[in-house]
Amino acid sequence: MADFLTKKEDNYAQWYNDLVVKANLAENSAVRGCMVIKPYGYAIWEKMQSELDRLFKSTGHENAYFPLFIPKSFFAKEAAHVEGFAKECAVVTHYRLKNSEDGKGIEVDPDAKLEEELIIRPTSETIIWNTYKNWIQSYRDLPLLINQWANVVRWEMRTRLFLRTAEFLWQEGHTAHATREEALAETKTIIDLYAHFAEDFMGIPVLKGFKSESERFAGAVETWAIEALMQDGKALQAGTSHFLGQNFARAFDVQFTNKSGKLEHVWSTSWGVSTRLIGALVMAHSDNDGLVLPPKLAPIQVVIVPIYKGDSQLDSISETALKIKADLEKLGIRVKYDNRDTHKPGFKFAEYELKGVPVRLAIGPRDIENGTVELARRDTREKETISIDRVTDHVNGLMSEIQKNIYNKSLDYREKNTYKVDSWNEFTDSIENRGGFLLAHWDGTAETEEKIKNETKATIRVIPVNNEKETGKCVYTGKPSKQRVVFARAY
RNA sequence: CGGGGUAUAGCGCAGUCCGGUUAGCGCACCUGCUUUGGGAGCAGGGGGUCGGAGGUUCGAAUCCUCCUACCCCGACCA
Repeated sequence: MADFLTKKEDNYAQWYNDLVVKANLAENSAVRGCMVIKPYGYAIWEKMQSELDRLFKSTGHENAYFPLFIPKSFFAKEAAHVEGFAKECAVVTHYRLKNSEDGKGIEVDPDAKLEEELIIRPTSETIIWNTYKNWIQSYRDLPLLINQWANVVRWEMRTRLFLRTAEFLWQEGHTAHATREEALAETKTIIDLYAHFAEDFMGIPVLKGFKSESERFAGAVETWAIEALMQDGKALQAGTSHFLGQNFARAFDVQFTNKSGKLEHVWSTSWGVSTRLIGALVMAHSDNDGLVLPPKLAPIQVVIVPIYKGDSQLDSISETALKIKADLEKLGIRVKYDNRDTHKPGFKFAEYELKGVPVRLAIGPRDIENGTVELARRDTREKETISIDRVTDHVNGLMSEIQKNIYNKSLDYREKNTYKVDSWNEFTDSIENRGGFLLAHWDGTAETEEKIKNETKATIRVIPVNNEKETGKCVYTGKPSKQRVVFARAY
């Protein structure tokens, strides 16, 4: 496990400075709680985006884009929704600046006050449902399956790089359906899609289940979530899919004529994942030498580093390296040949390890002579020398092997850090001393959940579905319980 | 918004208590030579309105007042 995640003195800022800056991931801007995502970090996000986008499209969704600004009045229409977001909204009140009277600097022009304030979207349900009202008339217009890639702003009291920034990038899906069943099925389709993405692309095993009422999305009837366990024993909500019932349809009066000619409110869902996933990727797999990226999301999957003295050596090494690069690229593998003469090989080795590049090939005069290359894996830190004619096949096989190994390592960690606890002593001891997921019985009441949260900072991450039903006694109150739920401290 | 802390070069810091030459150090950066199979060595060099605004003083990074930003702990949260 990476020291930077656990050492007290190595707080998040330290982690950010030592790893993220060097790894070229991000840099804080002066804007409160916002982040600049540097090119390498953004390249990881772009890989996530393109894979998710492909998955959305394969399940019948289309992309669209809605405005950043939401009139304040839209917000007031759904009571639970405004309750959930009112405290964290950025509000636009004016549209113009002017030079100050005293000639020093610039000020907001009081004459340019907006009649109605605009809210910078913290999520787009309201403006989208206001738009859907005009798009949906008949059952023939349904289902409406739309996704948007956008930025949103939530004025959080406390921010944390990648995991909770004031502005973040995400995708938000908003769908409309003719029936309750269809909307429920959509919610499930998406949470399954997210779980598949987390596990098969990010290499992070996730628990899938419902949120308890108090953890539910503002305005949702039911919230599905996937929860991942980070290397420091804390849980991270990695994605959510909400069944909204007819709440937004009623609030925005979105009705359609069904086959028998009757007016009905539509059923809806919304779902999203954000740049938080970059944080999840970093915190789930990194070690003391930096990032460890799963091949499927690594912007660079293979880096080739030449080791040489003088131009003539470089020329012959380059010839071999470029041949290998071309062969690998034919297989769809993303390869970088780093022939910069401004840095020494050792420097490059360390740099690409920090960046989490899954496979490194080093080629020197010795290799040219022997017809070999040195191959190093980022995930296991193993090095081996193999003959040049085997490189393409071997590396190709390694892509899936490393992908699998990273997932297995993560899964193994989660299993070792998931505990069944049956007494309050065990519960508090476990949460205090080792973290992880706690499977415990709960009496199903919000009061108990609240008390447990206040005493231990642990919350119910998910109420698992389709798991073995086992009756028992609430770990806190001793009242009867139908099944275990998952508790953890969370980010 | 409450409690605690910090602000000095791109990054990390010393100097502040006890005011006094030209504000230092490490990394990074630039130049030259030697190097190149695990973050190179030596020599030389550049870079600072000491977070901002007032004040005290012959003199302020240092003392006083106000402001701002950031970090940590809480409440909030993808």
